Amino acid sequence: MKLKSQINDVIKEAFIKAGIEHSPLSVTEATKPEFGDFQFNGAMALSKKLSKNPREIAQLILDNLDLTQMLTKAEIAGPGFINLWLNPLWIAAECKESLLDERLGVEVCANPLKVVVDYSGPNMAKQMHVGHLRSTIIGDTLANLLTFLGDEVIRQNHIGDWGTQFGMLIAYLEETGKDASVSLKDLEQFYKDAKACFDEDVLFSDKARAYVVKIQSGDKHCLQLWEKFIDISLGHCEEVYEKLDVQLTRDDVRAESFYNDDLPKVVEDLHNAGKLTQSEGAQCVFLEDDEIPVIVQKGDGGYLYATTDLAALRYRAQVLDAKRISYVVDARQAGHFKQVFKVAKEAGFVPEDVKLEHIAFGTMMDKGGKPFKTRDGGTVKLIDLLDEAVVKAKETINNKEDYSEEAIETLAKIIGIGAVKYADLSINRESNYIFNWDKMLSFEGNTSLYLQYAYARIQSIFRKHDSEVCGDIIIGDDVEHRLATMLLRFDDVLKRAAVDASPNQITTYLYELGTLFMRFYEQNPILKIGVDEKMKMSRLQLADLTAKTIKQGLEILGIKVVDKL
RNA sequence: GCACUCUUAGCUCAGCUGGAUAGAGCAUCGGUUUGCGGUACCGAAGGUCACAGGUUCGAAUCCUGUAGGGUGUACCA
Repeated sequence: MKLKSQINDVIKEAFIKAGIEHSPLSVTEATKPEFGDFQFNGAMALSKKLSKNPREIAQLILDNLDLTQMLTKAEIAGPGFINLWLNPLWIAAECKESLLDERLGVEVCANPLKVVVDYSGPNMAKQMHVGHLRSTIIGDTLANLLTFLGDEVIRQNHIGDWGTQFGMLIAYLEETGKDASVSLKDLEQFYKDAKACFDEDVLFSDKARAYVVKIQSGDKHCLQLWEKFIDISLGHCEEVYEKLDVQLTRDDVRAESFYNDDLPKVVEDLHNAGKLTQSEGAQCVFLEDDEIPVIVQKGDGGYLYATTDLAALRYRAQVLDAKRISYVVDARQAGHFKQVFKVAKEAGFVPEDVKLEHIAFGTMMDKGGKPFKTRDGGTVKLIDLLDEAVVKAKETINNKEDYSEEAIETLAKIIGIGAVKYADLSINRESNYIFNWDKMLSFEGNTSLYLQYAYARIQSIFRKHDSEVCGDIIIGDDVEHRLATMLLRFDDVLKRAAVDASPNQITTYLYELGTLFMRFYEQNPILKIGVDEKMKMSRLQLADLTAKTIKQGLEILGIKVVDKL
């Protein structure tokens, strides 16, 4: 059920009949209800090419337009717009079909791709903080979305498990002589203590540096400690993923260290490809129009994150055989990715036909528009933020006496975590966004709670009406017409959101659907006495399809619904 | 300095490949009598789309410049 492309096909047919040898522009949703359901603006664009008056062209298209099936009416307006009305009978039949379909009429994409989605990527030396939130949930949404649309998605969690700070941590672990699992209970504190030692105690800092060398040279004892450390730290991350209801698992982890053995090879291959230049002691790749080189090997022989990223790119393109590789990473890394992608392609690490993209996102700000910090200026731990969300969500639950303690906890998790995720996903990912508890936990406006409420309201209808629902869907009035058309747009919206990697296109759609349903529900009674049986059945089905669409949409965003709020 | 990016209603944000009178939500004001979940719905008011040029039949959207904010800028990731 690709609504737009089906309408485009009808237009295309008219073009052929009319003998216009250009391919038509895509139709767009009408900007206003008076202008129909969709509009075709291509007549104006053709005016020059055909050297004809746009209205004449529009008339020519209109004369050849099939108005017997999907479309029922078309009008020329203004300078040459063609406004299109969908046939209510056709809409009704399509909705019925969607309702009977498990995928709600969303077709699996025609050319599925193997896609790597790289997201979350926490550093193992510290606990996850709010800075990891956006990557984690935007990435997860993208992965869910592409999976739903039929792509073969490979999630990759490129965790930071290598580098000088680990020498420090392991030295401290050894120094304190504590059991690792106990010492690491509060990773943040552990890191701070180790850092303090490192900064103050010369003996300790020397020891830490010695440990770095030891780990890198494969010292068994040190490696064991390191592994233990990573294991526990990763356990912390998994706790967060669990709370966040994100799909990442250990199988998705490809740590930085995974590429260690390949790093010398990367440098060697760049050298063989004639890309390497030594500059100020470092091995660099100079890109033509970029003054700053990509450094792949330091003067002391060490490798850098660009080297690891190149190794990872090659692995993903050649071993995993991905055709689209998406990095969900902070916008501040834009320059880095632009360069690394270019090097990877020029050096032949990644074939030309592989799409490399940096899914950039903006920074999370506090109410005052400043980067999100604790009162004393520290970073906010992600786990604390999520716990706070659950606490705040409890306050929104009415009639608590109706629920058990456990039920309230479950409900609060669904509401609170959903609110945090939805607030983030509903803004254009590239802009910075202001984090606001009150706004995100409100029932009003474009929030998860509004949609969850709409869903619960519909479920309540079906609790009251638990007998069979059958018969046709009938489009009885303008609101039903608009609601049904909106339901049929689901496929288009998801496909578009997948191409642009923009979750907010989904939230915008769901919110519009939600408000449209609320309006429909206000003015068109369903279970009230006196409603014609056929209309009742039809409206029940529209409500059902709305609920299912909201549920599916939120599921892609990683947000749950409940039958009762 | 250079590069990238942003500036839309009092506030928070939409605005897809340029298309009709720029849309929501919050806040403000005013409505909805027997309510299928009113944590809802309807309506009003509120914008020289930062500014100045340009391209176009048509620009919030594309190009150039100006102002203001943000970010990045060679051996951290």
